Amino acid sequence: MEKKQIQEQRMRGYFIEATKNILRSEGVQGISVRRIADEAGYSFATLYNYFRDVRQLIFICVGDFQEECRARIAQQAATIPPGKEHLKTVLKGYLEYFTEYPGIFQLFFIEKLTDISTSRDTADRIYGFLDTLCDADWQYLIDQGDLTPELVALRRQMANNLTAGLLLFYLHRLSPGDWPTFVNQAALQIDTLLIG
Amino acid sequence: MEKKQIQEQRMRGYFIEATKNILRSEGVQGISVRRIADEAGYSFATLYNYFRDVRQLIFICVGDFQEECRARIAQQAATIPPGKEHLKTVLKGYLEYFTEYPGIFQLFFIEKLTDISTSRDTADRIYGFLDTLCDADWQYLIDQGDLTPELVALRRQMANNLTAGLLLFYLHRLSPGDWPTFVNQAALQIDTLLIG
DNA sequence: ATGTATTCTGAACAATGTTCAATATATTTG
DNA sequence: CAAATATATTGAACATTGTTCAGAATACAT
Repeated sequence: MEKKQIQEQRMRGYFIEATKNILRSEGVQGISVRRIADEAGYSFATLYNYFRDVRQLIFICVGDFQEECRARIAQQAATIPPGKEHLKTVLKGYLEYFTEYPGIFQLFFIEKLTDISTSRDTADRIYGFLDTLCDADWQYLIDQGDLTPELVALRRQMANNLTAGLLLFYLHRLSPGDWPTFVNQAALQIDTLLIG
Repeated sequence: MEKKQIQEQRMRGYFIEATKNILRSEGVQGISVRRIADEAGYSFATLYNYFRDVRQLIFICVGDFQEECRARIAQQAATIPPGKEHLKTVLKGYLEYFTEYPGIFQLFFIEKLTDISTSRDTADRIYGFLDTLCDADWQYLIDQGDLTPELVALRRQMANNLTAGLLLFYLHRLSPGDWPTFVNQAALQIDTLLIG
């Protein structure tokens, strides 16, 4: 009976797509069960036949957005060999993605995680996401003998923290005030981290 | 008729104190108008005689917590002369304060700012807070000729971003998992930033 | 003490997420 | 093809949220 599975998956897809559209355009504050169902063309009660609750639905969107982000960055950095330049491209792509979709950044880092999932796994997956994107490059720097493992571990943490902070300040405080300045400052800070 | 003013201020104080207690112990998710009023010993409707809405109440708490944090750090760093060591103490005190009260960190950085205030001022005050605490030290480093103004501007931004990121990861992802490790890593990262 | 001003409060409203019994639709069976 | 059964969809209903407002309780003034 795989027909059932296909139909069910399609239904889930409608709700997921609706949710992602709202998140992309309006962020988390645009989300409500009735709104999602409206957008999907069903009653709000129908949603509960396909998802435990709205948190599960949002949780799925987090995964989808991560995949989207990962794919985009992979394409941007495809031609660059591993190492510092590749790493810079990844970080820049990461910053680009979330500044294009501030609502998704908010969903990832700002929203109370308990609203998405209480599991520790979820937090790890969200907060460890950037690190997984950079993993190969850091490893490469160790293998090349450019940097000691201890130094890489430190820089790695700093890169994660710095990036999160950059987005937090830019998207929430609008500091710096415009995109070119932001990119400029971000590049400077990342350079400082990688070279210094 | 200043008696009225005093009484009114006292009433406001009851609600503010109740709100602060909840924020300290349970964070933003513990907040509700009825809960605050209960804690203050009044009906929820009474709250609206003294505050425009709950956002104004929370906004006041933000200011109070900042003052509390500032005072504590000032005391910790009182005996240290301006410069890098003083700066480190301030940053450490800042990290300490928010790890002691994770709910306040959440209130400051995680909660949707629109839930507190829509004004740009508020965002500036929250996100610029750490920077004001460090202002004198950065200025000192320039005046001493230790670092160029441009270099200080860069490090300054990095310090803000790094600190926010550190707290974000520690409090949300529990990474690193324990307090001593966190302090250790934080110190290392700050040293790297200031020396390197 | 009586009348007026002020302060306090529960009822009520709209919006939220969620549940559930009933309705509508699909599927199977005779 | 019709009847019976299983499944899918739905709105009504509930609890909880922030907020408003008319009236009740209290304080103050005459």
